[in-house]
Amino acid sequence: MNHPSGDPGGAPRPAGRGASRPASRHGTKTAAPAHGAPTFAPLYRQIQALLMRSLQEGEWKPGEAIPSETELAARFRVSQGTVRKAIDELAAGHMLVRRQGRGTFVASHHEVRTQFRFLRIRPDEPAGGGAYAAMPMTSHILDCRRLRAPVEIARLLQLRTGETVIQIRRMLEADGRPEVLDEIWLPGARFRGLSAERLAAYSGPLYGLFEAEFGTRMIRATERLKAIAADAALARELDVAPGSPLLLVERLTYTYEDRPVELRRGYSVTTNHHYYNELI
Amino acid sequence: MNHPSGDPGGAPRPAGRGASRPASRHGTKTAAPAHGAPTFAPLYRQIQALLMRSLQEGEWKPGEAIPSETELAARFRVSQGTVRKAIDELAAGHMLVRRQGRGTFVASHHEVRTQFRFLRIRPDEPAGGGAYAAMPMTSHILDCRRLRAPVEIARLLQLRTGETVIQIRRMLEADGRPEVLDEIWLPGARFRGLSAERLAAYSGPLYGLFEAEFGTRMIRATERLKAIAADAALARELDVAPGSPLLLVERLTYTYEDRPVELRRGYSVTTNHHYYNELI
DNA sequence: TAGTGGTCTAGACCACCGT
DNA sequence: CGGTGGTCTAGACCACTAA
Repeated sequence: MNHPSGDPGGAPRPAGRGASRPASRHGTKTAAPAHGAPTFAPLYRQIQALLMRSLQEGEWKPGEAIPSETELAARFRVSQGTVRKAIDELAAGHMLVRRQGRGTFVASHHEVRTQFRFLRIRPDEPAGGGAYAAMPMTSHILDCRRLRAPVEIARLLQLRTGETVIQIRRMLEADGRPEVLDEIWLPGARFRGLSAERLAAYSGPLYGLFEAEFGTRMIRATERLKAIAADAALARELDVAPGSPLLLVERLTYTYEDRPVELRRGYSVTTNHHYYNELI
Repeated sequence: MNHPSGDPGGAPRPAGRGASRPASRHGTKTAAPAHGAPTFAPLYRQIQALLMRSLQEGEWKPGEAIPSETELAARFRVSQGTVRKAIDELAAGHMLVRRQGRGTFVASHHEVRTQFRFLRIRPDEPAGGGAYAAMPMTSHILDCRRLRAPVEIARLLQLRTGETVIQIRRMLEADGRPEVLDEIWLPGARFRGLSAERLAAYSGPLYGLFEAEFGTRMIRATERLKAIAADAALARELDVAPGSPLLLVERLTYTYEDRPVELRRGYSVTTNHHYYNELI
């Protein structure tokens, strides 16, 4: 079937005109996969995939506006409602940001609204009796080294053992007290040229730097939390007694295509702050 | 304005007929609140609110089907698309569950799909090399007492100090090893008749019991995590050395109307498991 | 086969934003 | 004021489920 069923006796749409056009109306039956039932791919998901591809390829950069819904509808030769549904889901996944009256924009880690999307550490009592919010902390880079990936790191980042990785260590402080020791691992190839100087020169969220300077946008992350005892080194750096309980937050961060591109281990003294989570 | 703008010269809809009918088409300007800009309440949100009220009042019980979209559209005198959008958001918030070809159902903590919605504890390695999943643990009730609410408990549950609360303590074990000690606080008035015997007799998720026997459905929860050192009592019960690091998960669970109705403190030995979270 | 949710379209109007 | 996203409608057809 090649035309919309609801199409009121209209003239057939001209084909081609250089616009990429999804396979058919009303979705497409993809070939039945080896396991499981055949899947149905609705039109709006195909549009979604096309938009995702444009985002990945950098057709629109973080912070920029994408074309209006009307324009996109014309480009893909679908109704505005279909484009709308595609954008809706991308906006729900924080890939895009809608702003009424202005347009739809590529999400960016520079913007305040999404700045601390991945930060779950909160002070136990909100400062100044105000609303609970992300904790204001200052960051100090301890070191930034290039080395061969240990087995465990390579496995998690889906690299070959021995490939070069970058290790960053930094301390997050609040009120001059050390709160979190972060140990960050990055694939060397993707972050060529990253150095301690460059990190020190940059103020703002790390993910903003990655996005602006290395074209790598962090999309989602998974975290595993454990309580551990501080060993001698950690105890010294965090200024606690050896054996003190620490909250270990291990985060794997993913870019497009579900590629893991950052491993982060945060060691946290949770006497004055906590990890906050909402279950919905 | 009283009629849909797109209404093609149609006859005016009969008014009344016993159906509750939202204020107007195309949303309603609510009176400007004291602080902030005037709010706009679209029709579908009004429908949403009406559906929520029916859920709260128990017009449809957990597990039951609600009327079809067509029926609801007729009842509220709006288009199916508007009902659809209302349901969409409720389904996203796990209030309802859509099942294609069957209908839309009131979510229940008895169903497998939502059974472990609030359980974030996972084994470090999935059992049998399978996919990662919630950890299978067996529960033992240690005690269930009725007492006057301590200040802190009362504050969190929004009760008056000294009001009667129920305290449940239970141990979760995996492979016969103690893993999590749970201390659960409930408002006595809402859970009248809850006893250790009744808890022991019931197998299945606690929230299923609360929903079926006390008409209290848990909707959402917030959690605060800290790493703490095991005191003598905890160490004994969890079979670890005093001072061992434990993961403390403090959960506040809410029913309808954003009323907190459960406080839960879980003390966890995270040597073989962890707390899992997805950041999106 | 009937009924339910899911997709798609076309068109109108509204709220919001910048100029 | 024009343009953008946001809401609402009406109607057609598709996919899925159960009888």
